[in-house]
Amino acid sequence: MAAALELFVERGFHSTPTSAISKHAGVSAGILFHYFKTKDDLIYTLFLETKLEFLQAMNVGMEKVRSPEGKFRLIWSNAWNYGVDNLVKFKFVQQIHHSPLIDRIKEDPSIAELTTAMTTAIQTSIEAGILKNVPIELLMNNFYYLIIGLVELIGKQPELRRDNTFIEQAWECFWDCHRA
Amino acid sequence: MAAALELFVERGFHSTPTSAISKHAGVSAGILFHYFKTKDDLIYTLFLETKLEFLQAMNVGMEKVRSPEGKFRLIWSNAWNYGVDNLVKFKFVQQIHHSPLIDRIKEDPSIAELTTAMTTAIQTSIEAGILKNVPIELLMNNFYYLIIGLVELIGKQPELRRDNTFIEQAWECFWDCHRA
DNA sequence: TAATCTATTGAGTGACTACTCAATCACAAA
DNA sequence: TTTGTGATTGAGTAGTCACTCAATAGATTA
Repeated sequence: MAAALELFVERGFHSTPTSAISKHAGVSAGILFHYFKTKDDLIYTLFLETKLEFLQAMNVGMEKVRSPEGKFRLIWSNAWNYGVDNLVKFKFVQQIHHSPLIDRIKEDPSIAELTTAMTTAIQTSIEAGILKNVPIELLMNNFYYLIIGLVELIGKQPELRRDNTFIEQAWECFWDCHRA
Repeated sequence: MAAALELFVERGFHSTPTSAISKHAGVSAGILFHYFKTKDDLIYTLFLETKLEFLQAMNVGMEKVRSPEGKFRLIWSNAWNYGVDNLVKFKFVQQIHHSPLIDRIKEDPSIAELTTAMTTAIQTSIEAGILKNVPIELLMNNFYYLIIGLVELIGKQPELRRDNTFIEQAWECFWDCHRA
């Protein structure tokens, strides 16, 4: 799966033959179909696993933070840090996400569980007057896309990561977009 | 090219055989290669054309607006309106954008010309104290990704488009993210 | 040891695909 | 009418790919 991930990001999953995957992994061509019914099945599994890992990473350390703004900031930094640390996985998820494959993936229960947890957290922050009182889909959307954008920007210019003023400015933009 | 666009968005460009394109366009299989050297060439041309159209659409009516906030709001609404009106084209650009094909496309001169025009416009707004004094890449990035996100949200829930309060709220988030 | 199961191999196959090319067609200039 | 030029056709080709399967290796249990 690690071999597949690398090749998918480098060449795209449609231009990556299963033969290339097995060769890159140092195994035979046939064994791939012992573990995955089809190539699509491999892609699907890889996507789900990666996306779950990503969503879980966003919640690390949440119990240590009290203030809503603090929680919000932690999710924000967890998210982009994980993305930057795992650029290959991140790019893979994005690639799948913008391909016509996803439709059937969206409703997966394990994904749904994690996203609804976040939805309710945001909902309560709105009601507490901490976040803008706007439709939750809008807030979640801004939330999501600003982080995606930040990861892609830092991915292209890695030196920004060590630039504390830059990070603070990015946070300020993000927070201003959401706060009440 | 219209036929190709539709199929690419529906099935992805790697899963769309050239034979399907010509059939859908009601022409023979061979003629496609009379106008385009390869299938990649067709994709590339389609992408460039669409992206240029998109960038141009963002600047429509700019001469009629005076205030910087007004200009900003116009670009914003031009952008998402064009995206929503041309969802197929928009999805296609996004699909290409997140595939490993783009690298060679980025530096195309006609694209570069339009983006630098926008970069300087934003730069002057920063210096005039209208926009946040943060690195321009960050501002442009937020700009770009918030619009992408809005188009995808309205694309999924078209009824939002007629919802004036929703549009105002979206603008408020967008503006708060950028304003000084 | 024998028997049973799973893991692994890699040559082989049928289906599909990007692209070619010789032939025809449409049309306009001489 | 003749000649020339580009548009169009579609059957054909060489190559690629996902997937199969019979055979082997290895591990586990009785």
